[in-house]
Amino acid sequence: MPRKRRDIDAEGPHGRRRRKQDGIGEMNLFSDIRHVVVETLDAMVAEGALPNGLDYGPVSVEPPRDPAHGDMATNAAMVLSKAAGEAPRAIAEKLAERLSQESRIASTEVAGPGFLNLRLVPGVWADVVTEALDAGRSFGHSGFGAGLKVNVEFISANPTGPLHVGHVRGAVFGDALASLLTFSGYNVTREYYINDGGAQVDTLARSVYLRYLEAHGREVAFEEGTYPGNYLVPVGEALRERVGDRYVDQPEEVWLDEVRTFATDAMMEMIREDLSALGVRMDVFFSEKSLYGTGKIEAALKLLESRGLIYEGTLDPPKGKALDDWEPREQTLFRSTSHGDDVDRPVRKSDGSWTYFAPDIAYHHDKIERGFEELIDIFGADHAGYVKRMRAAVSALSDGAVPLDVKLTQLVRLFQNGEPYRMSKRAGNFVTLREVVDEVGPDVTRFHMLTRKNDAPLDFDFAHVTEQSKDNPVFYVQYAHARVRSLWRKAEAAGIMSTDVPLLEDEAEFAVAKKIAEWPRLVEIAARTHEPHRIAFYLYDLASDFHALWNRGNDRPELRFIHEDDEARSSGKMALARAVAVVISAGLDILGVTPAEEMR
RNA sequence: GGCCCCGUAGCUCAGAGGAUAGAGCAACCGCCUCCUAAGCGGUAGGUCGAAGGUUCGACUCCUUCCGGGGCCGCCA
Repeated sequence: MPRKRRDIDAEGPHGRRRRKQDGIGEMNLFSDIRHVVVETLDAMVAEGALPNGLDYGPVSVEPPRDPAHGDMATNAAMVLSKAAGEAPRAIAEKLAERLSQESRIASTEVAGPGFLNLRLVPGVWADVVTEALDAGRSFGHSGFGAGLKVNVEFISANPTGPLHVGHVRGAVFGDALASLLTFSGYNVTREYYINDGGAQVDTLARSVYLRYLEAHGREVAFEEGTYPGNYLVPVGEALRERVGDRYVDQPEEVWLDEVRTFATDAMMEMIREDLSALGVRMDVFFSEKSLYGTGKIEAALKLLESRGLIYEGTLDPPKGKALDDWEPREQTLFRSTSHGDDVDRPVRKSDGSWTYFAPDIAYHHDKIERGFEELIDIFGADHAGYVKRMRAAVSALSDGAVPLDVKLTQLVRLFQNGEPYRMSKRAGNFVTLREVVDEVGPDVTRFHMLTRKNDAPLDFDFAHVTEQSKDNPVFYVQYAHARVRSLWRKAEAAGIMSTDVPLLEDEAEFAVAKKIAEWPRLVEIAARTHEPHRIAFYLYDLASDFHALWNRGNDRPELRFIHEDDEARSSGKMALARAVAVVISAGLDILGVTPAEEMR
């Protein structure tokens, strides 16, 4: 039985994981200083300045909104005030006095309702830059995930045609989230669920059969309920090459099984290629069909039954929609309402066959059986209605031990220069993933898909996303990286040997170093909230700060990074620039975007 | 009817329960014949949809309502 996630959280922000990290060096300056604050609070308790049994969970150390307030602020005095039976500012004063003894803390200030603002000694920021350079792309990597086995299931499109633009967002989101979690110390499996067990793969088989007949020179008509897309033409031809005319003029029962398998394999091959073009690689493709005839569905339902959650019953007709053909029928139901769903859900139809939900339950049961301690499903927003029942199923199957987070990706609206993009007829009435990737490339596609939070709709303008101007965030971030690489090449050409000793001299430079210091914290927040878009937004901010630094050199050459007559100075400035590149590179790596060496 | 998502500057959107709510675009005002690069700098712009509630503290959490979108089935 997987250990309960709640036990971890009950200690406050990852108390157990915190301890695990002690002694291995903490790159996250904020959790580092928080640790100092907590230790100081402990010391105050030991001296009797604070009562025993305080809950440090809500104590935070974070960057203040206004830089004028200092480098970090803690709410410790405010959140402990009630339990300590003392005014927040009084606690803050006492805490401030002790904290100001810390070597890294330059000054403290009690402010507002009881904030304690901290200013760190300047050397801390240079150390951050050095750490980033030493750690390279692993800077910001953490033990936060504590090796937790997590399964990220995404895309899971029906194997009946090419992936379309709607899948792109889910694919990019899922892949980036998986990378983010890996980066944060989780043990991640990327998984694709192949819906190859339902009626739609029969439809696919029949459609391919029609293309097969066509390949034999027959005239065929694509009736309602078949897939007319041209992408099946080569599949029909390949089938002809494989079986010749053996299936021509044969009844369905002769060819259906083989054609279905053949067609599904061909579709999955195409889907893999599409994913590959986008830079997505799955660890596991899980076949729905593999659940049938193996007792897995029965076993999952039996488990639910043993918990009293399966019964025979009749549902009320769905409301708000006129259903002429509705008649109440008895069927086998899962009591999902006892795990947070709104109505109980059928798992077996009145004719005795499974509903689609039954294999979904078995599939998630299988994930739990494989030892995953945390599950993440990524659905398109049109599947929002299934969230509660899946959560109910996982909750019931794991007895509440395995959390399931379902992330929804909203629609993508395509434009060409501000005009709604015209659908291509080539592959049916939708724009394919391949068209998008072929048009703008995987890097641009991926980055842009993450410039919105997953549950906000996203506009994708083919003209705009490839535009090379500062209005385009993809370009803007790439450009910052390219500028550093350019500097680097120039420094090398000038014979300037890089050292890892940063030279920070003014506020703008410190600001960049401070932004770099936030990276590990940002990664942790993004990982915790399952929101990779935060990475993209952060990179944009960092790039912006860097560009500002660079631009100063236009009017004031003495502020440029490289001074050929002063190697030590150049090297010190380059350290900061290189650290920016390290973080951008690490961030883009998580997003699956290649950092540009130069802009062309 | 019910459920889910969304509602933040003119527009597109960020925003771990913290202080005076941010960015980009657009607008307005300057600067730029630089080669460090496909511009740079600045100003203005807000009752965070509304009303209650919880809290020392709410854009954030809860309830209700309004508005926009999506979904609902023995379909997949």
